[in-house]
Amino acid sequence: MSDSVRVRFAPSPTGWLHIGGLRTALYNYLFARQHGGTFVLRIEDTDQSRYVEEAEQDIVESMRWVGLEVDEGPDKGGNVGPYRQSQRTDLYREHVDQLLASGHAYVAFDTAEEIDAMRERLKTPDNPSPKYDAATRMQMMNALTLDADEVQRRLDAGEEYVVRLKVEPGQTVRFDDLIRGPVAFETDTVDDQVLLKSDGFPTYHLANVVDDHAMQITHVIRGEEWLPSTPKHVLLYDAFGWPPPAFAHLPLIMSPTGGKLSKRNADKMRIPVSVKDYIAQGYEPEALVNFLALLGWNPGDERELFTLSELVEAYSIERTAHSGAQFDIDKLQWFNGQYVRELSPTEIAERARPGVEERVGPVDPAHLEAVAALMHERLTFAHNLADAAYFFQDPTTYDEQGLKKRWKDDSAGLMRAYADRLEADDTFTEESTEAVMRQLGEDEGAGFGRIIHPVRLATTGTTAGAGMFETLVLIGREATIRRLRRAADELG
RNA sequence: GCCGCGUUCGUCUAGGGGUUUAGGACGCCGCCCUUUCACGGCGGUAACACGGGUUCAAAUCCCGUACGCGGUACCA
Repeated sequence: MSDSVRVRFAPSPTGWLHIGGLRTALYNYLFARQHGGTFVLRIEDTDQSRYVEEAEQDIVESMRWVGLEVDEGPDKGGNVGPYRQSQRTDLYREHVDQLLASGHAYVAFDTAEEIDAMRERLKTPDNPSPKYDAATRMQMMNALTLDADEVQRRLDAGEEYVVRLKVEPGQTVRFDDLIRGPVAFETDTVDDQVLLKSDGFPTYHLANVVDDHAMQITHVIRGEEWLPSTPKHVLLYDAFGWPPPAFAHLPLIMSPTGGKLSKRNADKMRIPVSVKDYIAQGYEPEALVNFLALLGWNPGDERELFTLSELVEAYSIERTAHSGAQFDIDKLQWFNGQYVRELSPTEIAERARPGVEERVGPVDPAHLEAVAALMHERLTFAHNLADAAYFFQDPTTYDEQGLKKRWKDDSAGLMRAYADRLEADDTFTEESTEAVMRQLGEDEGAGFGRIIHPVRLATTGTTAGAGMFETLVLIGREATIRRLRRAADELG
């Protein structure tokens, strides 16, 4: 039991859950589920200055929206809680003391300004950002340079301090990344990372390691931006005498132009970055999950439509890509269309109603459903139904290109004639409306296209849409006749 | 600068020594279906970063270069 898989998604509540964060959560979830393991949510709220009140709830809601069910977490409980780091500060303090006692860490009194000054002073073209490390720490104010009495005196006086990891130079830290294979770092390139900040809160590195151990996490699956920090974490596990978990570093999601998918450049390309924006824009959660899963992973065969449970089945962390993937909104929308097509008319109507009613006022549910059924195949988003407002109200404008191409000198006359004949058609079915139109064409010696295209323009204002006669039936006899005559009058 | 990780069609990717005229998907283009537009079907366009090496044989292995990304905080 103790060796069963446990993974965690550990976001920082600093804003709306990012699309990249959701993908990290997804991969963790898939890994947990396919190993019959446990998926933990842990809130890493150790940065007081960046804390955003609503963020945690947004994380929970976003994950719920796509169906990533958490086994343990702040709103779920579990027996290794609490699941918010701000509620675990005593634990970190204890562990810091342990490291201090064992000589793996030391107290430092330097202020931010003093550290900046040191970096400024030691800066050379070859070394533009000197580290606080074995090479420089002996020039600073810390327990390694001050004598014990002085350190105690400062502590007693309540002077601010941080606790730093004492990184021994000249060593090589190695670990096997599940995705990338063996990775090695020289400790000479690792600085004496701050573990405990002067406000008493731990840094990410300390809290993360302590919690992953305390929560018995077996696999750390996270974004590639953490790869350079991993040697610090491995060093910490060593210092505590704990076996490190397995690590897997996921490739990053990048902007379509390369580079980071930041809020700013994503907005410019109309790519939502927050999960809440995907919800607001009417994306189907299944489509987002499917798209995200395939952005950096593939099953090895040519399938590409996967439900969440199919992904659990098919996923394998070894098949995860090694390089960053550019976000392709077109492909996401293609997925969305795929899933919208699987929706029932009732479901489409449900999703589209708010947008439709905002545009045309209250609509009859049965009518809306009939429209949904008819337009089904043509939708990328369920709410695209609102674009076909002509099912609910007379068109107010006519497509200009369409008029130019299809509206001829005889159109008005034909529209009036068709309207007149429809008056006499009591059944008004797909069959009858078509038969009437064909008869009209024969009698007037006009080609079918000469009539049907202007009719579409007159009744819908557009040149595109579902079958003409199905559309007419849904629009209704009275409205059809009214629209035909009005168009004839207005367009001449 | 330094450290790390990468590099196959425009994009997501398959392929990991001979099975490859390098496969699929999105996008784009064309045709079919349809007197509309989609959907669907069929077809087309388009890629192994570069240079060395290893080998009978390299997109595949090794080295270097270039380029990209990440990191280089008392942020995560």
